[in-house]
This record gives sequence, C-alpha cells and structure tokens, in this order.
Amino acid sequence: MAHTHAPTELLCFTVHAADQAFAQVYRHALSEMGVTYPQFLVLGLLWQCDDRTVGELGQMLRLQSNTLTPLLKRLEAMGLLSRRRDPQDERTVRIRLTDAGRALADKAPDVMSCVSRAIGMTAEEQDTLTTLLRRLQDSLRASTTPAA
Amino acid sequence: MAHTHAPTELLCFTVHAADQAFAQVYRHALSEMGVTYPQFLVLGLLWQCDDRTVGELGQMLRLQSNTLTPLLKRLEAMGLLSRRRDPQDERTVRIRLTDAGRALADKAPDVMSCVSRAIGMTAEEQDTLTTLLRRLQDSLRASTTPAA
DNA sequence: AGCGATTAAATCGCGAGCGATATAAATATC
DNA sequence: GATATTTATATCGCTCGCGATTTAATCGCT
Repeated sequence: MAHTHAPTELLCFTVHAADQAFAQVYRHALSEMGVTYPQFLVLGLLWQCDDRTVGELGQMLRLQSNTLTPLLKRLEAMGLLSRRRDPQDERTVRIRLTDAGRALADKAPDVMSCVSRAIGMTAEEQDTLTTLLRRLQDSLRASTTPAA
Repeated sequence: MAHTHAPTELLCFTVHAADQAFAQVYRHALSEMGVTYPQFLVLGLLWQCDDRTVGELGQMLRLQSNTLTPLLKRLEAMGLLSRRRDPQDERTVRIRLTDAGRALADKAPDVMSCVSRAIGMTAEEQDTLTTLLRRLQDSLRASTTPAA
C-alpha cells in the first residue's frame, strides 16, 4: 500500500486550501459591504459591463443557473440589481444594476487593495501562479470533457 | 473607476476555478467508489494512520467539527468507519476504519493515477505550483489571523 | 473537594455549487 | 402552420464549508 503522499501533500489539496484562504480574506474584507465573495465577483462583472443575461454571467464565472439564480435573487433582494426577462427573447433574464448596486463600486478599491496586501507576492510570482493555474484548469477540464 | 482587471482575471478566481475543476475530476473518478472528494481525503488520512480524533483530522484538513461531524456521520452510515468516544477522554471522538473502509483503499491507486493524468503537468511544474500555493496560503492566512 | 475556565464535538442556519429535472420560449423541420 | 427540438432559466435535493452557539468533559486553581 505505497501511499507515498498524504492527502494533504497533494496538489489538489493545496489548491483547495488556498481557495478557502482566499474566501476567508474576502469574508473579512467584504463584511462591511454586506456581500459574499461569489456575489462580489458577479457585481464586479456588472460594474465592468452592465445589463447581462444570466447565461453570460455564468459562462464567465463557470456557473450555471442552478447556482446563479438563487445568488442573483439574493442580490436582488438586497436591492443591488434587477432581474427582468428580455422582451426580445423571453427565455433570457437580463441583470441590471440598481443605483445602489452601482454605488457599491466605490467601496471595491478598498477591498481589492486589502486582498492585494494579503496575497503578499510579487507581480511576477502572481503571474507565474496564474499561468500555471490556468494550464492546470485547462488540462483538468479537458480530461472531464472528452467531447472533442 | 479604474477597474483594470475583470474579476475573472484575478488570482483568486483562477484558484477557485482550478479548485472546481479538480472537484469535477474527482467527482468522475470517485463515482465508482461512491464517496465525494472531501470524503476521499478523510479516508486517505485514515488509510495512512487509523484511529484519529475528529480534531486531529480537522487540523490536517483545516476543517472544524461543524463540517467534519456530518461528513464523518455519512461515512459511518456507509459502513466505512466507526465513531466512538474515547474512554480516556470522553470529550474526543475516535474515528476508526471498518473492514469495508480499509478495503476501499485498494481502489485508491486507480483514482490517483486518473487524477495524475488529468493534471497533465510535469513534476517540476507541480512542485512550483505547490510551493507558490503554500506561500500564498500562508500569506493569506497571516492576514486574517493578526493574532501573532 | 469544589468551581470556574478551557477544550472537543455537536448543532443550527446560512450561502455556494452541482447533478438531475422541469418549464417555457424560440427555432427547426416537415 | 403544427410539431419536434433546442435553448435559457428555474427548481429540487444533496454535500460542503463557515460563523455562532450549545453541551459535556477535562483541567486548573484555591
């Protein structure tokens, strides 16, 4: 039973642990804003380019409606965005920021600088890491999507 | 509003996406075994060293009893392990593999080689990645735990 | 010995993510 | 133009993870 590696030594575990650590940092940084880390990512996309469909958001975040719909409903309940079916194509739902949602963008820079400080790595190191992680992700996804 | 980076360009997002991709790979690889990715990690620790307390497992996996207890109960319900309070210290609960739990270790190598293939990176690249991720994790955790 | 403080698990309520399924609208086919 | 197919969201039930709280056992101090 040559288990040379403890599970905690595996690459998958270090990735997972780093992800959890990020979540923790964001939890603190976002507590004042009153949104969660995934919610903040959605808002970030909308700040860049408002009026998107659920599917467009999902494609960028790699989330489907089963995850996004409840999340968007929570943001809607907070009064940060509106969900309205597109009259041109009633299948799709268009997501638009409210004034309150747009106003929240002002607090984003503080959050980002707080996270930047927490990362504590040089730009080169971050780039190396990002590049490797994207390669890893592509490889992993290719293996689960044999559909050429 | 200088949002130079879309949220999906952020390091935190690439980490999260890689984590999700790993989860997907494990979901497929473990479907035959009938356990989830976090459950597999727990079993991996027990295969290495049986008879641990909930707290010991949690410390290694960075999980607390609020996450571990239900997970362990599910593994217990599957007949893979037993949970028994330690007579020496009735506060702690000792986790022991059953014969079925030990037997499952035979299938682990296949899972690991499947994941290894999916990673599709050289050993050096994996080491670089692991090292950087651990540095990242340490830095992130240090920032949320000001308690010196 | 007795009593407060600490420690270990468990419990509760929540958000996130996914597989599977359902529903409704648009498109394709005949 | 009616019907089958595809597409976009939504819904359901589950596991995981966390913050907060609870319960019970041990430890420490006098």
